[in-house]
This record gives sequence, C-alpha cells and structure tokens, in this order.
Amino acid sequence: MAVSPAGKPQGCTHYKLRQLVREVSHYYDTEIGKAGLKGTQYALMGHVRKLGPVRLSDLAREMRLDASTLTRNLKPLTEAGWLRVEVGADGRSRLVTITEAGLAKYSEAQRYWKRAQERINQLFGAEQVIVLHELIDELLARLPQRS
Amino acid sequence: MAVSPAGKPQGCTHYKLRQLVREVSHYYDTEIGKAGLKGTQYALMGHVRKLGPVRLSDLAREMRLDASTLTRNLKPLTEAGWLRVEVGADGRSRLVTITEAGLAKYSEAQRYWKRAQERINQLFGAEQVIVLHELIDELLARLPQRS
DNA sequence: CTACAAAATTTGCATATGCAAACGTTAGGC
DNA sequence: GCCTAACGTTTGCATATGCAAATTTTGTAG
Repeated sequence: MAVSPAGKPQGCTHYKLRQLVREVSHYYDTEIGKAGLKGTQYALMGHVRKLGPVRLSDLAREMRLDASTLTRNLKPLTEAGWLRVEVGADGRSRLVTITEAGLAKYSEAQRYWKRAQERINQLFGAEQVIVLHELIDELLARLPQRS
Repeated sequence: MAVSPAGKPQGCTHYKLRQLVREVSHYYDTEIGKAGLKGTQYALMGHVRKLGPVRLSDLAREMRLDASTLTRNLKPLTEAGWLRVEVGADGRSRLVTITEAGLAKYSEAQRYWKRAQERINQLFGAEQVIVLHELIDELLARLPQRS
C-alpha cells in the first residue's frame, strides 16, 4: 500500500486524470455500446430522466457541461426519438424530456452499465472505487461553479 | 471528513471522473493557453521531450492513447514547428522528436503549467492532490494494457 | 411604443478521442 | 525473386468538448 508523505504533489493532475478517464471510458462504452448508446449519452439520458422537463441551461449547470456541448449532444438522441426538446413558457428556453422509447432504451442500457460498473469494481476493488467516488465528490465540491 | 463504509460503490465512476476531468482541464487549459498550447498538447510535447526520438506506436502505448489520436494531435504541433516527424530506420515507422523551438515553447508553457498545478493544489489541498495521484497510479496499474 | 440591454440557445471553429478500414512497408516461406 | 502475412501509420467516420460570436426572445427605460 502506498503511503502519503507530506510534500508537494508530483506529476500532473490533469494528465493523470485524462489517462484514467480514457481507460475507464473504454469499459463503459464497450458495455453500454451493446445497447446502442455511448457512455456519455447514457449519462445524459439518465439526467434528463431524473430532472424531468428541464431547461437546457439548468441541465448544463447540473452536469457541469457547456450549454453548447449539450445542444449538440442532444441532437442524435432527439433524432433517435429518445429525448424531446420543446420550447418552454419563456420563448427563449427549451425544455428537455425523455420519451417512452427513451425510458425503454435507458432501462436496456442500464443492465449493461451495471456490468461495466461491476467490472470496474472488480478491477479496482470495491473499496478503492468507494474511496475514488468520495474523493471526487469532495474535490468537485471545492470547485467554484463557473457558470 | 467522509468515512468509507463497507458496501457497494454508489453512482457512476465514469460520469464522476468525466465531470472532474472537465473541471480540472479548465484550469490547465486556461493557464497553458497563455503560451498558445492546449493542456493535451503540453502533455504530448512533454512526453516527446522525455522519450527523445520515439516511434509513434511506442509513444501511443506509453501515453495510453490510440495511435490514430496521436497522429492527429501531432499535426498542429509539427505544423507549428515544435515537433518533427521523420521516417524511421524501418520504413513503416515514424520517429517523433521535439525541435529547438519546441523546447523553448515547452519551457514557456511550463511556467504556466506550474501555476495551474499550484492553483489545483490550493483548491483541492496539496494533501488531497497527493492522495488523488497515488490512487490514480494504483488504479492504472491494475488495468491491463489494451494494445 | 420603441430602442436597447439581458437572457437562452445555437453555430462556427478548433481540438480530443477511438474504431475500423485502407495504405505502405517489411519479413518469411518456397 | 514473389506472394502473403504481419506490422505501423493514416484516413474516414462519429461523438465529445469549450469558447466566442450570432440569433432569438424578453423585459425595461424613456
């Protein structure tokens, strides 16, 4: 087991994180891909499912994503009929909702997501995954909202 | 301080990691951008600098990147004259080297990188950053090489 | 009621990423 | 020496991501 000596962090946090996320993405994308979704699309649908009819900008803030990224990521999902985007009460805003077909697709993908998560738990050890999650939550909480 | 109860990990490792990496990237890209580089370009140049004339496929394995990604990421850097790609002894392979101009640009960017890293250390706490780095190294070590 | 500022989204541009297929080169078998 | 299999890189295709500028719609000051 590694110890944590007092001192300065070595190496680059940015690079290390990117390396890990690329590897981890692979497992999720491989599994969730069996349902015809990308990992990020699954996450997006999950958020829309939970947040119900939600304004684009609110969804962006919630997911810590740029609004323009969201606009584009929604496109293939609306075209597939899994999400719906409608004009809100305020004519400027758009409300995103998950459709019946979207719910079905999400449920299907959820089974594969579970397998990916279990594979990660197995590779990393459930204990370590818990530590990682808690650490990330803590770190994210320390970041100011940029929007 | 959060405790780590025995039990199953909650939430999605993939999504949490992506969220964090997006936020962290922001700080590095903002700083390193002042030198005219993206964070990923800085990391790439740093690897080429360290690994000297290196074959594309070896560099890809080292960085855990797909070779095709590397090919493309090299393009703007070679066009800027910071990296050079030449045919290797084996006519199939390509050797990547950093140029004089590249070394200068890297040194310049390094000052900004340092500021970004210090900002992250300050936001997260140096202790936590050390914990994060060690955790990532440990998790990466548990992943099989996919190439 | 009109002109202008503010808010919400979308578009244009650039990079990042991976997979599968194409391409060029090399090494072996015969 | 030639054909083929293997190797290393590049291309085509698709998504992911953010910033800055353009667009659309509101709201408000006069």
